[in-house]
Amino acid sequence: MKKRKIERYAPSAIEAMWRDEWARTRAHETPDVSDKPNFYFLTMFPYPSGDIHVGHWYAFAPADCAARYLRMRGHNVLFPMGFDAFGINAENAAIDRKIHPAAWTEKNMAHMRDQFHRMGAAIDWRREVVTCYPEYYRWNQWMFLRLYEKGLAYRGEAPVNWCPRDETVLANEQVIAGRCERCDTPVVKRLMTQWFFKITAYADELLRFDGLDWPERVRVMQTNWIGRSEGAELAFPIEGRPGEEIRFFTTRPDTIYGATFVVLAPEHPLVAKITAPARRADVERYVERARNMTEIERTAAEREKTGVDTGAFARNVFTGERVPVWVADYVLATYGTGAIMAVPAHDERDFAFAQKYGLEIREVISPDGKEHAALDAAYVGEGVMVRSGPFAGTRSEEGKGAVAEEARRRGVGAPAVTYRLRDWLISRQRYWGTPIPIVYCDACGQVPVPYDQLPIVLPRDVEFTGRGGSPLAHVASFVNTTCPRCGKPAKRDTDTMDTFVDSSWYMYRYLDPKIDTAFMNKAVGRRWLPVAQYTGGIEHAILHLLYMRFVCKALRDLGELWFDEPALRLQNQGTIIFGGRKMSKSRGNVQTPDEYVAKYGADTLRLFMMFLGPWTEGADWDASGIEGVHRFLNRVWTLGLSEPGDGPRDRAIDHAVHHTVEKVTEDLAAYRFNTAIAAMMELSNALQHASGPSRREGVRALTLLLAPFAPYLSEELWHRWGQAGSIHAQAWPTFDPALAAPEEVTLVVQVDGKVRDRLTVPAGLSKPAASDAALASPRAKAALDGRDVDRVVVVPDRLVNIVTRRRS
RNA sequence: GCGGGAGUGGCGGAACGGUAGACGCGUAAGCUUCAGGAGCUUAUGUCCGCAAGGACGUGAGGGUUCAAAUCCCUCCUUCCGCACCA
Repeated sequence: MKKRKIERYAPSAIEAMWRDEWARTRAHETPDVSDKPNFYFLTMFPYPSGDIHVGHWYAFAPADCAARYLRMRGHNVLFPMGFDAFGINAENAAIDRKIHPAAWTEKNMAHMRDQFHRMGAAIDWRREVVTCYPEYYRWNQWMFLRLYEKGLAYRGEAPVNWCPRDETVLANEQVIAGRCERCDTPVVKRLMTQWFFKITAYADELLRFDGLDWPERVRVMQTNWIGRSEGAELAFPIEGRPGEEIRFFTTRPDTIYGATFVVLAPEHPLVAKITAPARRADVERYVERARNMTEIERTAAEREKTGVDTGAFARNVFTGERVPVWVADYVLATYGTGAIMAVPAHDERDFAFAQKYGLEIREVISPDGKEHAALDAAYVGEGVMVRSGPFAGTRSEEGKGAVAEEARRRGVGAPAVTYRLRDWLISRQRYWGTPIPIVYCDACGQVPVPYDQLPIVLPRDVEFTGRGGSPLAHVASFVNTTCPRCGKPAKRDTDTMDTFVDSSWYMYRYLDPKIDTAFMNKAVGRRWLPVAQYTGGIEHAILHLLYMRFVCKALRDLGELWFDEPALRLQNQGTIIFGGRKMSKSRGNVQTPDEYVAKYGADTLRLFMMFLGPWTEGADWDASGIEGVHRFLNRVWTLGLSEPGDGPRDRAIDHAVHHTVEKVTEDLAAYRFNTAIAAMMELSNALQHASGPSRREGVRALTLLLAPFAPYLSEELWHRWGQAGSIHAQAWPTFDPALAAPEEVTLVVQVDGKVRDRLTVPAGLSKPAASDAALASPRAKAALDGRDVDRVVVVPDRLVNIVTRRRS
């Protein structure tokens, strides 16, 4: 092969040049109508924290590669990007550094857009969505009002999660192990009046994932989060208080004859009403103490149970007995009705509580059908009902329904279903979010702001002190308004919406972010929706992905959408760990990609992010291997610019090329970027030792395969070869199955499962021929010495295993 | 505690029940270069052996099978989710 001085691979110059060229030719703009089928490829948009860090690259570079691949496969791919731009970090920056959240956010977005450009991401920026702009959040307000009209947005008092550090309430989903999702501060419960979205109305539908290609893991997590339980809701009357009753939910109505006491959560409204005067001081002290505990303290699993007797009694309507009513914080105010019937014989928690306080433990479910005097531990399994009046002798499985029906007949209960899922608390006592479009009027009460007065714009001049309450409450010009109904002075709601509201519908806004007559351009939406592929971090398995599904279904029922699920296919990438923790600005362990981009080029870093391992697994960040992929790109560069030389067609090389096309195609379709890159590396190694037409075609195919991974390098080579147009507009290479199959294979010869020889034989050798070849192997013969052949197992094109027995 | 992943060379990781360790990092030797860097070639699981070759080897132990990293059982470690949900 002729040696010729080849220009060095200089990524920075190449990448800058093509970046400009692609901008000039609007290469990344996607039309809504084309002769190709539309494909909406969505990836979760970032919070504008200031930098596209290595963790972001891990999410976006492979997603961009997948979107580019689908383009080459003949799809008209929409790959938009935007910013989830409201949120508490901007506000904290304002408090700490006296920068207005809007200015801080704008500065960060400008930098991050530039970083996206340098990455080479094929984003259609005409469609950018920024959630903190009034043009966007007015549609949050519109959606709120539509949900309000339907009864799906309501204001109510409930024990809510309060983060003392962020000084705001949090949704259940934002409390991780009793701590604030954002700042890790232990959360406390507070009774507050707040706005909720009625996600529980969709609990059953959210449990169905029909037609969705979503990871099992996410479906399981959402299913568990929703937590559907079947049982009965029953009520015991309160002694001496006609008309008052304690309602509770149970999954074990069959154990009702063992309900020897009742327990209320400390927050239960009946506690104050029914407590006997003599017990009042103790009960109040207990309730007060529970109120001041963090959720972590209250729910510590190993903690000894505590409680106090209210001195009041309820009547077990099945046994007819009076049973004491206790207050204990092991009963959760937020689940079921906030009260339980305690069946100590058949519930571990009730058992521990009854033992500690000397309450009666009465067996009513017997595993063997016999009555036992005392129990060492709660028996929670199924069995036969005993000491259960007319139900004695009934199997517990049947007893559940029978007792519930009997309760219905007597008017003291009914079969019921309860969910762990709570309604979505959307009020936040923060500034940097969407104002809630409600006005409070002394005369008219709670009044929705009319649609034609939207958006309610966030006032710019606000004092950021970081101290108590909603910042908007201190802005007189914002708070004071007139009632839309009666025109008298009134006050605005001063809370803002949870930012997960913003991200629950942004995929619709991308289609036409400028439209000002609707939240979405439906004509465009009909061409793209629902999303064909969604990618993003597994950390959003519950939060964002559940809200997004709920909002889709709610908008559907409002007549605004025509499909049941927002995204048909979901692919989660794993997490990039650095210093033992997820990489994020707020954790202060961010690694910047910029130095690697400067030193090796964006193509190298893109490839490296994808080469770290399986995308779904995440990785510990360690850049020490980046040289390897850089060397590979250097080799491709050299291959691309060197003369292939003369020579005959090389069947082995042709096979390698077609096999690699097949392998990379399969891997990309399944998001196996790491093995696709390994296959391309193998091909480049093989091509270096080839010449002639096989090499020429191989280099061309390799460069096309590489195009979605390394868009700059491949475009430059394409251009230098004098090819017309962009490589990214070319069709994905195809393979000939006949050539992709090998001509010769290595046949492993085993004797009793141990490898004794390797034979190179033509592919497709028949079983008898393979068997004969193996038996003729001198090494196999040597291993067979002194033994008889029992049988021969042949796996065509793979191996021959000669099974022996001792010569008799 | 419950549910779900995952344990493979010095490292990241490959392996339809059929050649364990592809590809890459690192390391070593050699070539090339004025030099720095880079590039190229070869070797590189462990042990025994001068070699040919052999034995062992996928967290531990058992099982199924002609054949197990892969399937089954028990256990250990680790990651993730849920965590007093009645």
